[in-house]
Amino acid sequence: MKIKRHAKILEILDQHAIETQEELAEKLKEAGFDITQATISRDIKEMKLVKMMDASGRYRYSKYRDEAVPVNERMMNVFREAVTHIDYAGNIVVVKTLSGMAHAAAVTVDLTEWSEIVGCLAGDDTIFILLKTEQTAMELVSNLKKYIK
Amino acid sequence: MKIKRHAKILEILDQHAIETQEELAEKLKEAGFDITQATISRDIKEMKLVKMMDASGRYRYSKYRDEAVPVNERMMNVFREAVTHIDYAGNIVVVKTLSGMAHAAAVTVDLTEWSEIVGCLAGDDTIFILLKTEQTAMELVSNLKKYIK
DNA sequence: AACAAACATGCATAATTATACCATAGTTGT
DNA sequence: ACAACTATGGTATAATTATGCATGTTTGTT
Repeated sequence: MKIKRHAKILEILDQHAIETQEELAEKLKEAGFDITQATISRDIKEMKLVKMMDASGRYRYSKYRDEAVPVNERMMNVFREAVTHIDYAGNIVVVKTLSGMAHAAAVTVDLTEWSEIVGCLAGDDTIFILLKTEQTAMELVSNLKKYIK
Repeated sequence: MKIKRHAKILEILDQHAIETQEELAEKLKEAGFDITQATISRDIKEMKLVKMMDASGRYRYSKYRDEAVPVNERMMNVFREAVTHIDYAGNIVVVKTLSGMAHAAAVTVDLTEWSEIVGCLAGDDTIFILLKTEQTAMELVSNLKKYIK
């Protein structure tokens, strides 16, 4: 049910200016989902939705507009095969790979054209990716994690 | 002081994982800005900052990554000269211009390459811009308002 | 099927955030 | 200089959101 509810939430946010979680709960109830504000709070966290001021000066929940890292088929394959762990510290993202695979994985990272990536260095089983800010490092981790395991 | 504080806030958000407004208030105090959580709340609204789950599963304040509408010199000029009012209803943005100027302004909108813009129709002093969703209509209004008056 | 483990969600409430109201300081026009 | 605005921001508190705990539900395993 959670999946369907999440889909419905996106639909509702696109169609109505939702200012509070209670309001969203209302709409969901109208749509036949019987849930409480607590669940909405968890959904919002999980779905990475955000509350921000809109053009009319009021608050509004909306999708976070994610600047996705452009990935290609090769990168997806290499990551699925070779990457074991991804994390970051400050503005550096650290990618751990199976032994000897770091170089191959790093090449695919180099090939992306994400302007926030300053540079990328591979050892035997570790890659350091230098980003412009911690904020973007966090986003890169979030993006890359989709492709591992 | 507000301007400087806002700049400092952006700097802090890039350097630290800030989970609450109180935490941000702390950092600002360390930096010599003597303010309270209430002010932060107002700043966050005004600056359109958002709280969302980060890669580690915790909350974090960050900039909203805005997909800016690509504007050119001509558009900025036309808007400054001719556009009097911008608003939206549902997924349609309505731009009011001085009499007879709508066409000129609409042409510059047509020339932007924002994929969310479905189409654009001009009368004598009014333009209708059709967007894909209300959400993007809201964002377009927010973006265009920077260029009028 | 029986059970364990993982997941989902309500309830109550703690934690956090937004804002009404007020005071003060800065600006503007006369 | 002075009144009238406007902008800023604190205080107190209302409003909203997050979450610990308990319970029910689903999933996977033997």
